[in-house]
Amino acid sequence: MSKESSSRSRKPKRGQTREALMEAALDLVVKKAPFSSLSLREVTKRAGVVPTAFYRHFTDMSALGLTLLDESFRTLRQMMRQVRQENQPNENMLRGSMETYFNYVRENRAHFLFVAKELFGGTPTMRNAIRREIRMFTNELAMDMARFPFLNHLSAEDLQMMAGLVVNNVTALTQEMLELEESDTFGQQEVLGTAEKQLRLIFLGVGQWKS
Amino acid sequence: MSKESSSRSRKPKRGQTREALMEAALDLVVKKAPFSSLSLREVTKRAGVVPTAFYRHFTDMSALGLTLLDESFRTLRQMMRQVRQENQPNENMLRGSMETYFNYVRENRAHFLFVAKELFGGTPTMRNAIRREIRMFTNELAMDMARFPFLNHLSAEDLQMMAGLVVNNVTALTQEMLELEESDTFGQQEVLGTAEKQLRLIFLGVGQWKS
DNA sequence: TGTACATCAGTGAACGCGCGTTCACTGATGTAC
DNA sequence: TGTACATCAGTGAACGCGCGTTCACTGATGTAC
Repeated sequence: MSKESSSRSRKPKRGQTREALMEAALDLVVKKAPFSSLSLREVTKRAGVVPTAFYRHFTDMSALGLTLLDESFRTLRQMMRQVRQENQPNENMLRGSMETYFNYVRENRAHFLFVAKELFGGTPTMRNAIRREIRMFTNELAMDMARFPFLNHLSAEDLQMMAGLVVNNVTALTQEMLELEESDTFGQQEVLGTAEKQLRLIFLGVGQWKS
Repeated sequence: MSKESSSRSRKPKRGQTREALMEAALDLVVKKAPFSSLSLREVTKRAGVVPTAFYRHFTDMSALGLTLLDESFRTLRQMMRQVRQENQPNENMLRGSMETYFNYVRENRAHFLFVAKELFGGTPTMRNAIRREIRMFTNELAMDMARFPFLNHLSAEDLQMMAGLVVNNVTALTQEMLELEESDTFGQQEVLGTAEKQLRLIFLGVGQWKS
């Protein structure tokens, strides 16, 4: 048909390789091992470039890791903001929030797997970065709860404790979800159902607290 | 003083090396990296034997890992049984159980760190073994709860869900505890306090459930 | 109790392999005039 | 629009290193008589 234009053996395309490297790393995390055990050479091999090309984009593997972490949390924060806006405090709030959240987990499986595996297996830098983000979510949830009329008699400390309980539990359920096969929709529905019940139970307790 | 007896350059001592290898691996997990990233050679080096001596005791690193896992859970199960025997269902039960449990975590830091890091970073075999143990704890807790008079109107499914909530949360708090410095007794007390409050909150909810 | 021999646990040399990183290179793209 | 040149992104050879694993060995311990 048309001429070969310009793409032969060399294919620069400006920043395309950088994304290929990130995608390759995520791929390998999903189907193989924690990020910390990936080698620079296997990442470049999967990305289809020579090992030395790596250094044009990242100083070393841990720089790639921190970039992936950044990317993971940037979109997650967006989603959380959306969940909070869309869901007014009514009786369907819990169900709706959990559905949105777990859909997001399913659609971003690779990123969540990456984060889950680094939460314990990563370098101290990585672990601290992740824990900081989780603490941030907890704080925001505590602030949201403080705005509910029926909760504004609770101390800041108690709200923090309650938000922590919710976040701990959702984190654990997320990990459970990630262990399921992508095709196991039944299992996924079950986790979602459990999540909703557990949150309802927590808020039942919250309603009774200190009264 | 006495003669050199028999210990010179060779020091067999029957099964002593095996334990030295296990201890060396735990040591390295505590101060360095997840078990899955340890090399056979660094484990033997730390144990003070030549790399090939390893094969006299384990077929490969993953066999060592499974043995460590076994050891970790064997003592943990003992402790849990003890907690359940010692604590009659009264108002101090939660506090007492949590104190015993977290003391145990502190005294067996290396084993818990090992398990925590493998829960996500390990091989599928390892992860499944850990999840099976956790599920077992959840089942036992659900059975314990079923024996409480004020809870025996709840369905088995609901009890399971509630036990899951407790276990998820204690797991998360354990991981939080493990991130603290061993010397940070203030932080440890804080986690313990949070744990007690969160469990009280959960049981407040449980008391209200479905009534 | 003493001797002969089998078993067992640790040794040390050697292997091929994948690793991270260096270097000088090459060709495509972007920029100045 | 065309040419000259700088910059940039990917290449390929080479390095020294730690890895898992093999092998034949050696000396200590346990067992039979």
